[in-house]
Amino acid sequence: MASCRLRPLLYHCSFASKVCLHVLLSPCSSCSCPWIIGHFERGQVFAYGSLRRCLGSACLVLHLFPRQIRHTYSHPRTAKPSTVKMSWLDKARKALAAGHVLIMVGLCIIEYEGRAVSKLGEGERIVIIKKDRSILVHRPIGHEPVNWQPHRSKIELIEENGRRIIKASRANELLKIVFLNEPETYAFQLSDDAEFEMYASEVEMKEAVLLQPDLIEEGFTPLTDERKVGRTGRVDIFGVDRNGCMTVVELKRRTATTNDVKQLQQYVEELSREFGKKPRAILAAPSATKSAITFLKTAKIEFRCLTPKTCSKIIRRRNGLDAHL
Amino acid sequence: MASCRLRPLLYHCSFASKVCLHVLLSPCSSCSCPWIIGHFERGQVFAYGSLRRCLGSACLVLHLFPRQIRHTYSHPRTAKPSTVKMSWLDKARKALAAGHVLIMVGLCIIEYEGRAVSKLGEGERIVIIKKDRSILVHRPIGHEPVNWQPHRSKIELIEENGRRIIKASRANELLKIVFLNEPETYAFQLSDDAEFEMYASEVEMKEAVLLQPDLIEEGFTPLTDERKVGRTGRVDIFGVDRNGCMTVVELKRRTATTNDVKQLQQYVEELSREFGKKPRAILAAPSATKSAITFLKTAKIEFRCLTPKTCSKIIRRRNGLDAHL
DNA sequence: GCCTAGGTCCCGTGC
DNA sequence: GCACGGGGCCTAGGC
Repeated sequence: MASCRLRPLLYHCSFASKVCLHVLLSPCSSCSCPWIIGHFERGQVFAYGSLRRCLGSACLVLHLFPRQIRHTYSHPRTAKPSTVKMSWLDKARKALAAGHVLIMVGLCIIEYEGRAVSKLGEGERIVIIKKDRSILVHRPIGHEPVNWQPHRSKIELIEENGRRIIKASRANELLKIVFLNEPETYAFQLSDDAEFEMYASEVEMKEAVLLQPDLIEEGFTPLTDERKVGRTGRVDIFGVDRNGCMTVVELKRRTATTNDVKQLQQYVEELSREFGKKPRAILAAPSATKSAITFLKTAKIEFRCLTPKTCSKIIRRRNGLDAHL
Repeated sequence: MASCRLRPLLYHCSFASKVCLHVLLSPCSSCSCPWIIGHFERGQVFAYGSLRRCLGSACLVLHLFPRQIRHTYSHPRTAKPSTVKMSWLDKARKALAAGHVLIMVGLCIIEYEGRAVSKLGEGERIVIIKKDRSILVHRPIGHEPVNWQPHRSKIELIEENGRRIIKASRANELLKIVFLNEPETYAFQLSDDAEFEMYASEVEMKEAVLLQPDLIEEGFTPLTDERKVGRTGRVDIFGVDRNGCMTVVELKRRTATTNDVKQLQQYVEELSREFGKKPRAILAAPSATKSAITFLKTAKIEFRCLTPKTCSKIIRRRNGLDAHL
């Protein structure tokens, strides 16, 4: 029952060519793989996509541009594609079941009830339902989605009194989107296996300090990272300075705040209780707010300017050296 | 120079009708309003949209479904629309300039450099550019955008060696998206003026306690909200108990953590210094983690179970009563 | 502009 | 499963 992987698009509208192609997803009659038929401008019907599992063909059309069609196939199908009429509901459900990403744009009202409650009256929004059944509602402005549901939510598509409704639910959380008209609906089979690489994070700062401890201070020797302090806290780096004095380092990738200083101060107090001796405490961050600096002084916590980018460079330089050895 | 408002769609692909319409936005020659031409399946050219400012017509086609077209208009235009060839670049730029929301779907690589640095290799993603020039890049899975730029970023659309590139920049932040093919591109003129109403927030909890202080304790009298503590902190509610004893209340809409307790403890210490007398401290939240409860005991901070929904109901009941008075 | 605190935060990690 | 802390957090509100 494994399905053929067809990528990337099912409902297709070419922006560049001024020719539109509306492509339907239909189940293949020979196996359970989805296949694609396309209505082209002159009424001709083409089938695109991988039919590997049906026919042993290895052809895969990635992007359907009318003038760049390289592989076409007339699928042996009894039902005439042009007579197939699928409702919004059927298409959207099939697309979801096939693991496509759905984008819907239309006039809707939205209700949410869960950890909080929200209501949003009529307006035109973009709704995205992803492969992992996360759902996002975006208004025409603003970085953040106005409503959402994280992955693994239960997605229900409903038609009720002619209205298209999406219900996305998780434990004690319900999101309901009611479209007042049929939304513009697009489905995409998207393939994205690339690894997201992130540099200059707090983790890299720690790695850099462990590799090159004099970033903190000459003679500093890290002993452990992430040492537990008290019942729940933990310091980023625990070590000794050149005089063998216990030293804790807290790293921040962004401007340090009073809260950061207070937290470190707490750790100092708890470590003092644990060891009967006050440790040195160093806050390493690219900068600190004014009030944080004041607090640093009163709490006798030292500050070391350290930017995540510097640390990232050190890591990469070291990795480069390692590669040459 | 005011432009006609055309809503909601410019590049349109009907999902329901199995017929696609590729619609171009072009400037009107008589005035500065944008107008729309559509290429229909039989090669006929229609113009849709409000031409109010040109002709005094009040017609506005909101949704272009081929079988539901109610208003068509042959625009008196010398250049033949079918000969107008606009590149992806021109169309996307025009759409942005016109305040439309752009959605692009395609194979791309992404680089970010700013507060951190990130790289993402080839993969198919959804890019949304909103009216406020915020930009989001969504992978096929995951609630959160993999890359983004918040509102008011500078958006540049570029074609270089046949590749479509988006650069979104803010102070010291650059996001670069390179499409390896022409992305599927859709533009929508979205209208969304609805007010987002949120209930059961921490703000509502505070309002409820101010309205009905015995939610905290019988005899509790709030004096001020958001009182400053020390140099930087502030407590949610500052008041006195039935015995006139200074009492501070910290509200949390979610399970209280050790951090929340520690923060409140800090406030208690600072208020003790300020007044020479230790205040009572009450943490009001729907629940608390185990270790938070332990900390509450050692810090002699009291706990009051209070859920945001209860508070929200109280507010609404009160508002209902107010309406009847 | 800086800074603080909230968020339906989400998400990873460690226990 | 709970709990804790990071995040390019974003965003709103105060000063």
